[in-house]
Amino acid sequence: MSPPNTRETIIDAAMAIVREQGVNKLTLDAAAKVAKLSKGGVLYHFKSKDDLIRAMVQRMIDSCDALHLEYYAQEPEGPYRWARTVVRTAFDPRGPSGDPVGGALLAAVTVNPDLLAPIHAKFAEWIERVESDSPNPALAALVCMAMDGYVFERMLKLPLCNDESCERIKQQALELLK
Amino acid sequence: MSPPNTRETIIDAAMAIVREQGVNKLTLDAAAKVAKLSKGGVLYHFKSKDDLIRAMVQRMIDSCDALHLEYYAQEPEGPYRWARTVVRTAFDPRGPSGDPVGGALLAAVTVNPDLLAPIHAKFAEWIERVESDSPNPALAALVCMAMDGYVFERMLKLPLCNDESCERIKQQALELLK
DNA sequence: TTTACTATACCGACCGGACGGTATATGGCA
DNA sequence: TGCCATATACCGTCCGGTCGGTATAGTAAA
Repeated sequence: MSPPNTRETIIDAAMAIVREQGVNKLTLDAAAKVAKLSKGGVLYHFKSKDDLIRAMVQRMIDSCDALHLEYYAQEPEGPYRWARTVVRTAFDPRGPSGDPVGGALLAAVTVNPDLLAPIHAKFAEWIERVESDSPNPALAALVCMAMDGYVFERMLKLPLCNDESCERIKQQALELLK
Repeated sequence: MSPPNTRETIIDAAMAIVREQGVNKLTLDAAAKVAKLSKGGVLYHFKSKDDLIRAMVQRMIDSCDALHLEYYAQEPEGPYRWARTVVRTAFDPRGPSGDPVGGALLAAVTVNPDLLAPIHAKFAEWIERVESDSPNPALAALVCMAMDGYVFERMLKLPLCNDESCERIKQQALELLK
């Protein structure tokens, strides 16, 4: 786990700050301190705060894409294969709801909504993909919407279900997609 | 629609700013300008920015509660009555996904996550209520989660379905709750 | 004259970003 | 091998602007 390049370390730090202290605590200084270097050092790797957040968003997208591929491969063929993949990705701790990622959305929307543009594009792509193999697109869309709700609730630390209850919801979602 | 008291006008202004310009543009000055008074005027009515956001959150809660009551009365008796109420509320333009409300969440979470406390409490209440009349709590929870996803996607201006597609999703949700 | 409300002026803190400088590593070249 | 040149990575400091909040003076109605 030795960080070969500092860039990733800084992104990690920024994510951690958003997650543990809230978006408003994400400053270049704070990120620098957590990543154990100076603000100047951070600005060497990212030419602006927007740039840093762009990188956070990109990492989130890449992470989701990777999980999608991984789960899609495991998922049996048939209708709703992509929708089921989305469900499994959403509940994966490495995914958008998990610790590492997730805060990127919050950071982007608060600092500069334009930074969401890559997400918008990806989202459209994912939606299209899900609908492409869903006999009932409305049902698939509803389930995917619920996955967004899950991410959302984690972001806001809303009192969502305990682990066991979440597992039941996940199973329920998969049940609907058979 | 004559504003009887200035407080409501200021809250309206704050909501509008979050919605139209983004959270980071919500400053006391900006809110004052939109509400057509001075910053001093705003601080007369709200002793701090946190106080203003608390009021925004409270309005959102009240609005949702009111809609819940309204739709619950209209909804036929039987299982999943509360879950169906949540669905109708979520899609109501006066509700959390609509123009007036919604941005309150964003404002709270970015400025000071503690301001979400009232939401947490309300949320727990709503969840409990939904589960109380749902034969399959996991299904009801899933659908409610999707409603949160809907709100979330609107907040982030994600490329969600067009009106007609959303209507189908709404009908799909109600279909599952029969 | 008190109350309710508004406007102006200002302070202090914070933050993003710019900049000059520094240490190390690498590489050509004589 | 010794010497200079350059690139990479990073530090510390400073500046300009913004924003929340305070203090205070003013005004209009009751």
